[in-house]
Order: sequence, then structure tokens, then C-alpha cells
Amino acid sequence: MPELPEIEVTRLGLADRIAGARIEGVRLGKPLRWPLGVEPASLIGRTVLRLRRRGKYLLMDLDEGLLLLHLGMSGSLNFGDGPLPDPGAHDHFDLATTRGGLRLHDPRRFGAVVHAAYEDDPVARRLLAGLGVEPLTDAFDAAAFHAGLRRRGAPIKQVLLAGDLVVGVGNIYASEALFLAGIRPTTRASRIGAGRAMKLHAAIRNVLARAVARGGSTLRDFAGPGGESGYFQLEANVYGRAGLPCRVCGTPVRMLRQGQRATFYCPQCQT
DNA sequence: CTATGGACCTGAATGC
DNA sequence: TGCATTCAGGTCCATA
Repeated sequence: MPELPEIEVTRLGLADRIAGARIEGVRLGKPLRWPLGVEPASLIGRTVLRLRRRGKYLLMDLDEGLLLLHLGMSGSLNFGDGPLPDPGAHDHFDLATTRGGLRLHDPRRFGAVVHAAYEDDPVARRLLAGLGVEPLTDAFDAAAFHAGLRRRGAPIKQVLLAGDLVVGVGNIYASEALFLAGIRPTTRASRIGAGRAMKLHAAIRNVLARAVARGGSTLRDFAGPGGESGYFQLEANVYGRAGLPCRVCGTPVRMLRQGQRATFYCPQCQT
């Protein structure tokens, strides 16, 4: 479910509530994508220092080591005061803390919780080393982005999704950013000129920042850590709107498949 | 190195 | 109603 905005909304709702919490209990459910990497009991007594985000990963710094959390396609985190309720079939990781209970719910189990001794250790590097630049920071430079695009012959939609140039742009926001930039998703990245690269750079920042401000997109089941819905889907221009009129020009929105993923675009506005 | 297709897993929606 | 097929917000891995 989650792309960068949903992860960031989760982080914003959770960071202040969990900072300073001491871990008192750990429960694992069914296996996630990767094993935790340590005995769950070894986390007891650790203190949560802060919660950061890198791409679609949440990094939970502890007084010793850190946890890397990924929500995959269907994951969400919930945090509540008081003891954790009895776990359901899809609750696969619980932390009981002095500040409340944190629970990872993930029906498809493409998510993960992995322990690393430190941020540069091999376990963490394997997950984080290949990630591209953070789009909502100054490190996301338009000229460098254009230079990166020029080296790629794949369709621009798939280059955005790959996440090795810029992180956090998933299937919804890739279609939305390309709409805002007026670029066809099938265009080879290497054929995008400087002017359109600048537009796309701005569109990515714009769409992601607006989505964070709206609380993310709730399509099926996304909710923030306190259960709140997101509202960005209400202002999506093309995602999930195949056959409906483009909000700008009225032309029916089209859907196509790129690398097994649905892509939406307006054949009139995007050239 | 880049690009592509399949894999992982479950539930909901759709089609016959 | 029942059963098979398709689809879903990610990303890793093997293969060309």
C-alpha cells in the first residue's frame, strides 16, 4: 500500500510517541520477507531513540543497533496506548513498550523488520545501499536528475519505479508525477530533454509533498499509526481513473501495463 | 552495466 | 452459489 508519502505520514504520526520508549516485549507472527536477524528477546530493554525514513524504509534507532521496517505492498503500523490487543492472523510484529504498543499488520507479508547492529553494517547496507536520492531534500538536484535519466533507455515510468535514481516514487505517484509534467509514461528516459526533466523533477517533489500534507492515499486499507485515512486519492488526476475524463482536458484517461504494473495517463495532456 | 519477467503471499473483486 | 481468474500501494533475483 505504501509509497513514500504513506511511509512519511506513518513516521510523522509515530516518531514523537515512540521516542524514548523502552522495549518490554517482542512478538513475532508469521515470517515476513526476511528474518529479524536477532533473537526477539535480545531487544528487550532497548530504548527507541528516534524514527527516521530512508526511501520506503523506516529506521528505528535504538540505544544499541536499529530496526529497519518495510511495509511492502500491504503493511501498516499501528500504535496505541496500553497493552496490545490479541493479535489477528496478519499481525506479524509487535513491540510492547513503556509508551504503548506498536504493531505491524501485513496480510501479504512482503514487508520486513530487520535488525542491524549499526547503519553501515552489511545487513543494512544490503537493503539501503542501492537506493537513489531522497526527493524531498536538497540532495534531489534537477541537473543531476536529468543526467541520470540520460543514462537510461527504459521507459520513464519504470525508471522512476526502479528507485535507484530517486526513491519513494511508487506506482500511484509515478503516474501522477508524469501527468503533472506532461510526459508519456512510455517515453524512454534518455530522450527526455533538460526542460522536461526540470518539469518532472518539480512534479515529483510537488506530488509527494502534497500527498504527505493530505495524509497519503487510502485506496484499500492504508491508515496512519492512529488509524487515520489519507485523502490524496481524492485529487489523483489519473491513477485509477481509466475511462474517466481527464480533469484538465476531458479526454478519457487510458490505462496500460508496464512491467506488470498498471500505468494511467492522459493521451492529450501527456506527449 | 542495463532491461525484462517471474517470484514472493493473501484477500477482494470480477467473470462464467 | 461456487469456482477460477485477475488484480493490488514493492522489490529482489535470475536470465538475456
